[in-house]
Amino acid sequence: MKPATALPAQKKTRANDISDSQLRGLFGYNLKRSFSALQVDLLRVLDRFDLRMVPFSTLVMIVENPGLRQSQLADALAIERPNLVVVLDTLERRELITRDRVPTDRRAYALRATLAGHQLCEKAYRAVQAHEARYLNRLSTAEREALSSALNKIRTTFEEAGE
Amino acid sequence: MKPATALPAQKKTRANDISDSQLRGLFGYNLKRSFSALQVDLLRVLDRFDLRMVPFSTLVMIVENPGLRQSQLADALAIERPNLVVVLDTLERRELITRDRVPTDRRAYALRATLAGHQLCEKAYRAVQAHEARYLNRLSTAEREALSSALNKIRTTFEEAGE
DNA sequence: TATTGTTATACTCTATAACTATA
DNA sequence: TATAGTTATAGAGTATAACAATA
Repeated sequence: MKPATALPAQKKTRANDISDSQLRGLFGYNLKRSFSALQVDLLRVLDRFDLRMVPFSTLVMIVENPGLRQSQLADALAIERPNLVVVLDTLERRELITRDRVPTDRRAYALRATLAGHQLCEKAYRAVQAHEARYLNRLSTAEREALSSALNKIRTTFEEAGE
Repeated sequence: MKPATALPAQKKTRANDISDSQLRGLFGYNLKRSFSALQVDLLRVLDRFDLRMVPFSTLVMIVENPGLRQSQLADALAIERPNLVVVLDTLERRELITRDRVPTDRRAYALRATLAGHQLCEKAYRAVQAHEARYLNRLSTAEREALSSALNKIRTTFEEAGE
């Protein structure tokens, strides 16, 4: 179909011809670079609400699961309990969540979002959806589904294999 | 319709019905979780060669681009120059690369891999490919292409937008 | 004056051991 | 003895300012 000799239309990416075809051949490398680039933008969006990725995820999970315990939350978010504590401390100090003792188990706390927490979560979530639309709009429906499916397969390949 | 007596319930890990459909609705969250899970396995693979992700990428790039300068390399890998210095220090101390003065510009160093560097790179790269095959085998050709295309679109959406 | 490589530093994210108070 | 939450800490990864040598 294409003549092999007649395509000088190389992407004039950077100054000297530095090739990274070896690294580009690794999906893991592309995944890292894509996520890093995405994260820069996402962090800027969340910064408007004084949130970072883990506090945002934490708030969303508490709103969706009122009464959740810290250990359940840490497990669901795949973060360590000690790291969650400081996140919850900050969210509680900002009066976005409450920690209530569980009557049936006085070791545990039931996590709930305050009214302010619900409102901030709603606004931040919509902003994140707008951020996502920036690149999702460039993907076809088939591509989105393939991406979603592929990400889930990658995740389960390694997560369920007993880390 | 099973008798409730026989089975001691499911695994304790999925104990109460905690939903994360809100977060799962965000591609960025799935991307992060997938990459994190993949990274755990990848780091274990690289650890056999006493390499981390950045040193591995660095070595691959130097092997593919002999004579590369540090600033070019940092740019290609999207890492900061100061952080690259310590990576190169370690690779040089292990005698995997050399730093030679550029005659035409005595400020710069030309980076080259030693024989040992080439050999380690070759072995590590093959091990990483085997790691990749673990999840790529579960993806159809269409899924791989969609994943690759989608990752590139995500990357260019944010990388070219002037970070 | 600008650029290359460098040093020092700081901030985020993540991981682990060990403690307390309950169960 | 085991579990929920906590404290303290250490290790990576990443980001910026400022410097010396060179262009």
